[in-house]
Amino acid sequence: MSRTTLQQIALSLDISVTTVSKALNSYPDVSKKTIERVKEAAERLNYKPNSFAVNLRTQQSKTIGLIIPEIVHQFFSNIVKGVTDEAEKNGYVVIVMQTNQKFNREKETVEFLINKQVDGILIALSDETVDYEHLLRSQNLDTPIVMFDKIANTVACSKVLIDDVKAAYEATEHLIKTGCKELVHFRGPLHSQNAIDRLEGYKIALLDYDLPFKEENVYLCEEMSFDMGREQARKMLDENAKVDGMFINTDLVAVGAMAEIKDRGLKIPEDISVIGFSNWFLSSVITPSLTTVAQPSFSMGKISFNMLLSELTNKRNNTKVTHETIHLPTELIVRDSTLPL
Amino acid sequence: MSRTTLQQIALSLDISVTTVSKALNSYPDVSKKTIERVKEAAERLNYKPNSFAVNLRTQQSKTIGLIIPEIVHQFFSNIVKGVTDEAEKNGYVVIVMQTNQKFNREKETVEFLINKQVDGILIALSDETVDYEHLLRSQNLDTPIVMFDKIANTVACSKVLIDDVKAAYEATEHLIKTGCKELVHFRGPLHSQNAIDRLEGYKIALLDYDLPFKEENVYLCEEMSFDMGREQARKMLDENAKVDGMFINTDLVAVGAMAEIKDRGLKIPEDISVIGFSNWFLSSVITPSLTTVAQPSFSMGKISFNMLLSELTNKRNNTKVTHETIHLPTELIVRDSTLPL
DNA sequence: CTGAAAGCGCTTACAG
DNA sequence: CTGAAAGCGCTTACAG
Repeated sequence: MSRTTLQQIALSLDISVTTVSKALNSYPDVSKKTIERVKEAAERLNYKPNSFAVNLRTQQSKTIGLIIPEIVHQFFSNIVKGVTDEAEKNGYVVIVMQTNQKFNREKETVEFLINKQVDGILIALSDETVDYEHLLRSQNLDTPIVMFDKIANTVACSKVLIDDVKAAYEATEHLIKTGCKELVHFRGPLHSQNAIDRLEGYKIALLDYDLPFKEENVYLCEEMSFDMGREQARKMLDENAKVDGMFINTDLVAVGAMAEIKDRGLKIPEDISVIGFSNWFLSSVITPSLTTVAQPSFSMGKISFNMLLSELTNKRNNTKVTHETIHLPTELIVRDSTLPL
Repeated sequence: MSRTTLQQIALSLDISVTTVSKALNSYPDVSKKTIERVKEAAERLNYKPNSFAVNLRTQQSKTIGLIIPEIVHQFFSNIVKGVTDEAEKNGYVVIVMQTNQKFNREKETVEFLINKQVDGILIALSDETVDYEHLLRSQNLDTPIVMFDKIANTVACSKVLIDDVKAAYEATEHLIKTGCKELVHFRGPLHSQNAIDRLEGYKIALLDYDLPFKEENVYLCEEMSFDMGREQARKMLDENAKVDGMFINTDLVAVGAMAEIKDRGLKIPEDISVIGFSNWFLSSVITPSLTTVAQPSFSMGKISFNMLLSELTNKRNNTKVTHETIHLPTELIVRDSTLPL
């Protein structure tokens, strides 16, 4: 069974391919009657446009690329879901690619998508990325970029993110208000803007509440893993016996830290309060359940797609393309790993 | 900046487009020297083939569709990772689509991918699917299908799965060997082949160990969720006070059931032993940690892609296409939710 | 309102 | 070894 072509419809109705094409696309200069006949025939013959030919002719693919660090991660898989849902509604296809947090893979991936002639790219940067040449190249080649979650401040493009400083501030403030005095922060990778901003929020909160900021109370987690959380908690517990509150970048790391704390026979939250970040499903079912910061993922995906779409539309209509930055709201979810207010 | 075309390379070297094309594809009837010159020029001009044109000409897209019930699920996101990793190595692009376990969406999705002219489709069926018309249609239109994990026995195609009967048997057997007498099974949806086979394994194990199979000890979970697990556990605890062992289809459901059991003041595993299925990360960090069945996901994705790829290759070479069914090994991971042997 | 013709960028059967 | 030509299936500027 081979596909029906415009040619075949034209033949069957004894009119030209041109007219068939115009009729199917409802051009105004085709008679109502012809449009009707053509559409009926197309239906009957189960005609589906050959997208390769359409792409080649129109020079657009109705395909976008989505680049994320890692799909096996609830936050990002939710992003994927938001993006693909929205894309589908608008007749777009999404190619999902992962960098595994490697800068080199990120460069290759962008290159690959450009070669595949996607109409635009949605990207959350890898934590290693400090050079943005590949993104500028994409923009120069007329493939617009929208960044979400893991962004670079210096690249001129639309961005969708949360207010990490504010979210971290609120988490730290909650620890302080529930009585914690010696606050530790487990920070994320050095180049991650999220990590930088969350550390900043932690600092500002300490300052506002007249608590000293101590460099040695900030622990670096190069990767967001259970093991890393456990390891740094081990180090922390060996070094500082006074810690009574922890604000930890990412729930997964927090869960690792909690395991170590519990293994040492310390009580959460009585001895040490813990707040995570992301509100993974995980955090609601571990013992004790984890107080954390919920961040929108599904809607971040949807909104990111729509920003890219409007940019593509404007480009096609030669309307001026402007860049926007949207901050989505976060929420502190209070559970059992922190003391009552 | 617009893209370099074959035309431009030809012009710059004063040879024909034909020769350029052949040279780039290393046809044997082009001189070494020409090949060299052409490749050098292509490199210099940063030539990238226009994939739309190539697709249109060669009638293949080097794109496959991947259909899964739900991406926000560790098992499936791992599958996606396995598939995309392997696809990329082979120059293929993957379009990921979700059915959200809806049969109608599954039909639409298959239709969509056929229209997009993917070379083949990888699919895990929705739990609602009982009619396979859409899959046969895809095969008739020359778009091969490979099924994984959630399959239909009656469709003739290659399949990649685990031996659910055996895996369930081993889990149930472990409960029996650790001393459980009154065994309950939480089964999955009625039409899910996985669920059917796991129930079967549970039954056979009971039989082999001379324990009675009781219809009322099988609880139906229409969906695999935390809430469903809690709800059915509630029902079970109200109805049957003697239960001392549970084999639960899917970790997530098991975690919900455990929450209910703990809320009732019962001890796991002292009062009731629990075994889940899937080995989510989650199971290793809850309290008590959950004994479960590990099933390969990443490698299932890789293998599924490779089976589809070889089918596509055979098709192109007019080699006979044969269907295979591959069973991947599972492993019982013993943790703290079951008694020692 | 309809249609002949050009062309998007490639590949390949064929001729020389 | 090289190249002229046809053609994949569509869209669109142009003529009538």
